[in-house]
Amino acid sequence: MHQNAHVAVDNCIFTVLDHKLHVLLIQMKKSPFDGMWALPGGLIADSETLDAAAARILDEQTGVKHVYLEQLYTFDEETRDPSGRVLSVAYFSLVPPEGHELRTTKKYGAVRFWEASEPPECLAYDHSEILAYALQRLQWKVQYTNVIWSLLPRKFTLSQLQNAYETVLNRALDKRNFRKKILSLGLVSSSGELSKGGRHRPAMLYRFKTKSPEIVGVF
Amino acid sequence: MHQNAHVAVDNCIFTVLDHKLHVLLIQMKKSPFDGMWALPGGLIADSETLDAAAARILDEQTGVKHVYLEQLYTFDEETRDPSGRVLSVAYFSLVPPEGHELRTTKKYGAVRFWEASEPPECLAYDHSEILAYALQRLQWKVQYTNVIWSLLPRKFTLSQLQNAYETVLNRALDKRNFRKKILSLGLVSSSGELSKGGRHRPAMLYRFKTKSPEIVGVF
DNA sequence: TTTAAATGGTGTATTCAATACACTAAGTAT
DNA sequence: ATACTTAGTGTATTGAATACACCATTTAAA
Repeated sequence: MHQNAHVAVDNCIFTVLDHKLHVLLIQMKKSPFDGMWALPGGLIADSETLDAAAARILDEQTGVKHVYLEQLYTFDEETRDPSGRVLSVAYFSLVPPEGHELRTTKKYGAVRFWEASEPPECLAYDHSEILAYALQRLQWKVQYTNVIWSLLPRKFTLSQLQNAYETVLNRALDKRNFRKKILSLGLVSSSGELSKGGRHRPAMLYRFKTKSPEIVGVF
Repeated sequence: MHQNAHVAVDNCIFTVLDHKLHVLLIQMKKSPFDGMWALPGGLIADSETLDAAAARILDEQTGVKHVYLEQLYTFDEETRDPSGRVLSVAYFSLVPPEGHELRTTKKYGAVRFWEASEPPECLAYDHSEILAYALQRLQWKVQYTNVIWSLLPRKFTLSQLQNAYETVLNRALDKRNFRKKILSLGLVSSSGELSKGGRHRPAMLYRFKTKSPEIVGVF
């Protein structure tokens, strides 16, 4: 009775690349999962909150930092870790596709974004299950809150925003209705600047008015 | 590094009594919380899943059993438990107001439902915070899913159903619009029986067609 | 310099859902 | 019989979601 348990955190980090949803994975080296891919995660340290552990471990293992991590669910399948009983507190986050210097440590073989719809067949531990859960939550969050902002750079075009929504929701949206809706919600404001560099007409750049989490029915 | 942590579960059990939302609390006996009220909860046992621990502890401490417990959030404030570092995995559930035999053990002073809007000023541990979080989730769940069924007996009148919604959402609903909406959602079906015992016209008794969790925009 | 290719940007008509609102019906208790 | 209590019903209005097609502005290539 009342034995201590080990506690780990595991991070599901999503982004949108090339009109497809991606998730950040690292490749394991040590047995029994050598060669397999996994969510970035690890054991918490003494006197470290779960939130802090998630941020520290994410940075250590992938180089991704300064992201808004949200607690997702605590997984405790007896058999989820072959080394004994380890609870996993899962976190998830959305990040912009640019602006990270992905790197990992000697303990891991590689780090990269994988298409979320076609991840490696079998992830280490119970990470396939955690990922499936996170994908559900993500869809929900995007529909009912303003989290989408965290997938985009600070200034973005309405087309980029629509692309982010379409990718996460996995369906096409009507351009005129989309713009009407987004503008009427009042979450974004025009920055006055135009995009440049594309071989096409420049687009107005917008900003999010607020980046704090809010409940708003979007789609 | 990598110290073990103690893991507890705490249950937020809600019901609707007398047109008011209530939460189930137990009274502590032992120091430093003697006399204070708390959510039913305790440490998990060896080789026991979190879900199983939540159900076992709820039954042991309150006599409430056979309820659908849903994991809510994992709390880990360093200072939440004066006896050391204890993670708390919070669960929540909705139960019908009737059909329980509330009882507790020698370890606790009493068990009863408290009005959720006026609980004891200060609950043991960080339970006030957990309760506040659970109330938010409850409001959300009721609006976007069909969980409301778990607040009601197997057969119920549309007025009872409306009362449950009004109580949890804390606002009045129009009777005709309510009935139109509920019937058009197709979640309930008439049982053919009429209520009896009231000193007024009997009402049709309805049943939920399904009691499995579903996402449906309700209000 | 003309043309093709790419994305940016705009308005209206229709459909459906949400809301506001008041009376009659059928029991029970006196 | 009558008063009391809750059950049960329909319509008109408003606002939101949807469906739908063309011209504008830039870059690159001929």
